[in-house]
Amino acid sequence: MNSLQTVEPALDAACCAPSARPILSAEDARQKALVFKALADPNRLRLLSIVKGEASGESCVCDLTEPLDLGQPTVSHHLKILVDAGLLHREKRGTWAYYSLVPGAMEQTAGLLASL
Amino acid sequence: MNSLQTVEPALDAACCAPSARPILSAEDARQKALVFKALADPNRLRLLSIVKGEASGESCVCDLTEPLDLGQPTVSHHLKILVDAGLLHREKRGTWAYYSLVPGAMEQTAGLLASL
DNA sequence: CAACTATATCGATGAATGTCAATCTGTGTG
DNA sequence: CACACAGATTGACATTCATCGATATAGTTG
Repeated sequence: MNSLQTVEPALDAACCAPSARPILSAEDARQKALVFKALADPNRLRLLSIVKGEASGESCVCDLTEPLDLGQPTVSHHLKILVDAGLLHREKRGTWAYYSLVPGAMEQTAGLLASL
Repeated sequence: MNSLQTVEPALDAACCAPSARPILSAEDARQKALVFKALADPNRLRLLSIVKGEASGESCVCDLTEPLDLGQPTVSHHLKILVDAGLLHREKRGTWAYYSLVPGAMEQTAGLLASL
């Protein structure tokens, strides 16, 4: 479920006024909205902040549960959404799961705004 | 309700691991999430796309209702959310309301991602 | 293998959200 | 002033979502 892949353009009709340029297709809009949906929650933004601020570049779930004051299942749920959106990478080593930023993902997301 | 103003940092506790750097405060996270919430809907992304693509730099509601295949109240509702998020500017001239991108708002939003 | 621990998944629940139909407000026009 | 029109607001409804408790899964250790 890689939401950050590049989506190719498509066409759409224009309206009454003299404007008649191709706008964001419904499908492209849906794809891009998925990434912003993942960012549209305060606790997920804080998760990204913690992972980003980690010197080692990665955090295990045990490090993420306490500072957010959320239950472990809830944190796990948020992490899954961030992974599905292509923003975080998950690597399991032994009993622990380590999360790290996907390189370039934030920059690519910022680029989505410019390409609207 | 200006969600794109600069929010000043705040502190928060650390967890068990050696990491102990200040992370995004709950309040800052809430503020920033508001902007991404506004972007987290396909139809709102398309609205931004249309306004951005307009040669005149602005669009009236009548130009926005048809291409989205949504009712007029729904479009009005989405536009209000974008205005409240600080992304769109609304100007009423006569019977019509014209919407335009707030200069620099998209760039500032992109900057939010870098400053997590 | 049994006990323990870290994490993920499931099911339920209350809150937030997108949409529409109906209505209200304000502006221009006969 | 009466009517028409653009747009906003309201209320209702269905859907999505964030959260939690309970449970399942998988790796570790005795």
